Amino acid sequence: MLKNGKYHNFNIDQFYKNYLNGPKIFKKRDALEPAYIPNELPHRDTEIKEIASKTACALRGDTPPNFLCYGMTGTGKTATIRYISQKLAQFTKKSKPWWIYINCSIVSTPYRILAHIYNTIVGQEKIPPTGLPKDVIFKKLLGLLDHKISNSICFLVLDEIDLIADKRGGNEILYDLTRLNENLDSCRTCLIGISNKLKFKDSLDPRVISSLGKEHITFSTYNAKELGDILKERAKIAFCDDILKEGVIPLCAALAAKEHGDARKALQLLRKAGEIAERTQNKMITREHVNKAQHELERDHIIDYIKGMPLQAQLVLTAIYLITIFSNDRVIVSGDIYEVHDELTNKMPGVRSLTRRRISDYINELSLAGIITAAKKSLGYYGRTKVINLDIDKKLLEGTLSHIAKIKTLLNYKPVLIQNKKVRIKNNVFRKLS
DNA sequence: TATCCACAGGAAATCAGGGTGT
DNA sequence: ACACCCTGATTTCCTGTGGATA
Repeated sequence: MLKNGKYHNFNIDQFYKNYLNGPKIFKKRDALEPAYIPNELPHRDTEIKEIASKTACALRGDTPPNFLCYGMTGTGKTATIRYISQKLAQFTKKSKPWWIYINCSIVSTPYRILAHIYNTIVGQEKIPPTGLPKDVIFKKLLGLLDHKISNSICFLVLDEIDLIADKRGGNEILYDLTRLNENLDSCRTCLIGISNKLKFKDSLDPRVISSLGKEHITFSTYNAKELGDILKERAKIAFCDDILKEGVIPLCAALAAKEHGDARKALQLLRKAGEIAERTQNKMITREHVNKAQHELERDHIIDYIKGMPLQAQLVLTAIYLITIFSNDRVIVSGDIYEVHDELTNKMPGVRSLTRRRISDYINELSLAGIITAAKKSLGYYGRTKVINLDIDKKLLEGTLSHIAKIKTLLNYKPVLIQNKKVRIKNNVFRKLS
């Protein structure tokens, strides 16, 4: 920007100076991150005890049973397992057990799970991300386990295990993993599955259930008081002294308790509130900051989600957006979305149009993400469809979409579907619906 | 009351892209 | 170059269905 004949850039020196001289909020910000493992896990005693008793035999060189951990998000499943693994290592005299964590939302296919385990043990990317037959890798893995982890135990922790269970070949890989020990000589393995869906067992092969699902631990949700205790502990580590105003922690706890007692959410709120206070140069964190944090977290989550969607999904959402703004709140049905999406793809070289079936899946995904609501509705003689409503702020959506280069140019496009004044059969239906 | 619309949504097949070892 | 591997996205094929209409 040009001002008084001079360029005025952002003054980074001044900014850093102000930051350093400003009030200090955080002592150790990491303590509020999900990855942080505290020395104590408040209110997880029963769960810790159960897992400890299942895994204790590893100290004597025996093989612990495979088991599952259930519980909503933010109930401390992963943290507890990591906590146990640390404690177990402390008490192991000789060869310490191996712990291999696999997050199935990232390592999401059978092949990659095997490759991930192998690569983690050797400590380098020996197995390429694709290309080899699975059984070849399986044999290599068996050899490696016996060779490298002889006379010790390898815990395989499958986080979000439900995500692979219903995939192609998902049950096979789980079955193979549960029976690793039968093919090993000197190494022992123990499989631990973590899931936040209780009914995920339904999609498991009975053979897998018999060896993995017989034993399970259910993590109860935290209530507001328990969340408060967790937050207090972490706040002591994370923040400087006396910067929390009265009522900040109870508010965070109460807000998170509403969301099925999600501790992760509670910690996020507290961290974000701290960041807002810091950003606005406040000396203390107030309840006001927490409320703002709540708002910002929601926004951030939606924005990130939309930006992270595949282009086709973004186009489906754009179609919904365009119909919404150009049509005076006309009822939106799935057929419309399909047609407008088709129009949009025709305007974009290199992007193919999709079938109704595929669009239907995208609509479901958007609905699941809470961006739209989709209600099944029968129109009698005029068929059955889904009535779709945008569930987030139009301005927010517009802002987010306009940051996506390929979509930006489409935001002023008025769909033919709407321009078309021709009376279609559907128009009767719309009268009926509205 | 049988019909028929406009889809829903499951299962399996297909395609393209990024790989492998020989 | 060739045959074959794994994956994710999508298509193809399909059966199912609530309720206004004829």
